Amino acid sequence: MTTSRRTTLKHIAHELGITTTTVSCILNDTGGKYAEETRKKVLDTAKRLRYRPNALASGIRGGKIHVAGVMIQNRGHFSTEIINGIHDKLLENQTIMFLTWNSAKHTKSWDETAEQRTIHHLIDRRVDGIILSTSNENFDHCYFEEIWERNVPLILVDRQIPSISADFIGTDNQVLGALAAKHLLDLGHKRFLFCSNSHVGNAVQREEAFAGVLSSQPGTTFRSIDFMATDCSDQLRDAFGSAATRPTGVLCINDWTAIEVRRVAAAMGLEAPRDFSIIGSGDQHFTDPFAQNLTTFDQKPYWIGQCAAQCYLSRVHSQRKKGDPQIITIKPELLLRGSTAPLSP
Amino acid sequence: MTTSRRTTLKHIAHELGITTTTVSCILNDTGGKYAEETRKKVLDTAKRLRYRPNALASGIRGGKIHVAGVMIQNRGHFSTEIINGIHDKLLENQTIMFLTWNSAKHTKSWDETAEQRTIHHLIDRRVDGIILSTSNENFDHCYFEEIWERNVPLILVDRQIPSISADFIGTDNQVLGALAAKHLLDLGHKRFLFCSNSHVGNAVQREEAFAGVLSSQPGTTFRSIDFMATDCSDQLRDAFGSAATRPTGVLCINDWTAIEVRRVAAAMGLEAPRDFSIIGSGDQHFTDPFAQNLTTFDQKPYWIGQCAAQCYLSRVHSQRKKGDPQIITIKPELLLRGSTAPLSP
DNA sequence: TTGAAAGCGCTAACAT
DNA sequence: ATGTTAGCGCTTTCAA
Repeated sequence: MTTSRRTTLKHIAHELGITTTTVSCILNDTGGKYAEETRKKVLDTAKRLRYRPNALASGIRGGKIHVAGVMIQNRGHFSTEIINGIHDKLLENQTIMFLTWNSAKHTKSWDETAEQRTIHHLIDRRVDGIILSTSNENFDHCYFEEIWERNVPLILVDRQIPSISADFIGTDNQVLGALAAKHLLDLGHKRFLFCSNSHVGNAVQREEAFAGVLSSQPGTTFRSIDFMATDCSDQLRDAFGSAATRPTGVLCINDWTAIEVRRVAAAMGLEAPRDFSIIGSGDQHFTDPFAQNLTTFDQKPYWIGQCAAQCYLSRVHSQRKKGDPQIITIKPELLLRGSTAPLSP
Repeated sequence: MTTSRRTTLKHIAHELGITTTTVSCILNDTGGKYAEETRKKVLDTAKRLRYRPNALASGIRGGKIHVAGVMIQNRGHFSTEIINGIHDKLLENQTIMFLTWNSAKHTKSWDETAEQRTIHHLIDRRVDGIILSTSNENFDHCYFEEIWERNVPLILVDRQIPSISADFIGTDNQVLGALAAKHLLDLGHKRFLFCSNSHVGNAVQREEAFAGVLSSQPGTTFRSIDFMATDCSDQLRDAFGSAATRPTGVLCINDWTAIEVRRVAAAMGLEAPRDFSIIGSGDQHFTDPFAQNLTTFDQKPYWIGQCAAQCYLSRVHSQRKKGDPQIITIKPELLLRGSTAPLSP
């Protein structure tokens, strides 16, 4: 079919009347001493024939293929930046990545098995390791076992899976919760609300840290609402209903939730920062009007990505034994954009 | 070294006292008739041993590996959406992608050879084809030749390379220029400006279309500024300097340029839409204040990505002959966000 | 209905 | 300083 077969070691060897071994060793600088003349001939011919090694063939022999499998949630600017960080660090180390999302953004054809099939794509192509940001902390463990049994290094990003002992790089939720609490307290707020959209680890930790700092302050009240609840809008309207008890210091698990809260509040005639102060997280660069002046946390996603890739590389190359997982947390930075203000008297 | 060798066809065959051929044929449903009993035993054993095929080994035999190489410019939300489109369409077809940017976002270690080295990464891993958004329309052709000679299908996205006869999917610049002109004319503007940041094909085509529509209207003036010019700020200040001749209808090649224009104008006390109307392009979701109410074009990047992947797939699978490049243009949509207004009297 | 054998491109151990 | 050989995991004739 193909008229022009791609040039292989054999072609070069044949052309020069030598062995593929010789050619291989010279091109890879392995195996020591070869005549300068031979070396030159080989290099010249390789260049002339535009030889390019076949990484599949070397990979098949059990070596590393210098490819990482990356599977990540599709969450806008935040995950894009994580990917950028991973990409740049990997490429510095001659490694490229299979990138897959664990959900299709616009296509609805994403059934429950799709995530698992994607993992299989990665395994079948024999990636050296996998960097993963899970969509669901509690889903079926069976394909983690698949990864685990194969001794494929697994690095988790942003979302930890409690039952899996793998390396993890994510946001320092203690710091995040504490910074938010401190900022709102400094502005004079007394009644606080924490809004999450699911009961994931990040939410639990942030709520604990947030509430923890608040509880040390006399005269404060705290309440939390989970947007996964079916009656969350009711809860929110209830919380905002009475001016006397209305929370004025609100921390949200992410920018989506913050926007949603502002939308519900707006429908009640309440707006930030006039009537309440609100903080999101993730710096998602939304075009939604309610996101424009939203004070939020920069979770340093690019840096998270870099750390994840660094961790990946050290796992893949040094083959640290599993069982000593490395946990790295990155301190977030509060970005003051204008949705918080001193408590109006 | 590794205690647990991954299970291969040989393991299954050995366990059952049959040949790898049989196992292979049964698992792949090739080669016709096998006893139902054998078939069942093979499938059961494969599942029990968690067999997964080695795509490297099949790939080495010259077949497709169902992997696309994707190299794309790092341009925020716009390219992220293109990638999403590509990803979803590819995955529907059991294909995954190597994703690489042709520039590092934050790292400065990006010399001129890096882009070429990245192409080599893709070629060495024997991708079935390449989807490429170039950083530079005029750069060295040598690695296109490398791709070309290998009969690797090449699909260009967003930026065309005039000298290469490859498939191309991008924005319909005629429509974009015309829509912008029409919108601004409807608002009563008479003096127009087009700002680009380099002399790429997209800029040339949009300027032509924009100016073309304007020229059919009596009493209009047109001027263009290239932000690649060293004295571009001077030119801009010059253009905005006199109230009598100041352009009030401005089209920019992208949102970056639009923001830059607004910044310079702001320094002169001019703001949109009060003193002039301005349109960007790309809907980049910037957090910059000057981007907040910026009227811009949605270039449908997700759809561009889907089309690119579709085109890729048809190339890779049907092996259409090269030499009949397919050019697909996607119509952009004007997003009215508030940086344009009727000409004030 | 199943098996034997060759080969994809490359590498590594072991000669010479 | 260079060559021989075997084998990675799989597929593909061709034979039994």
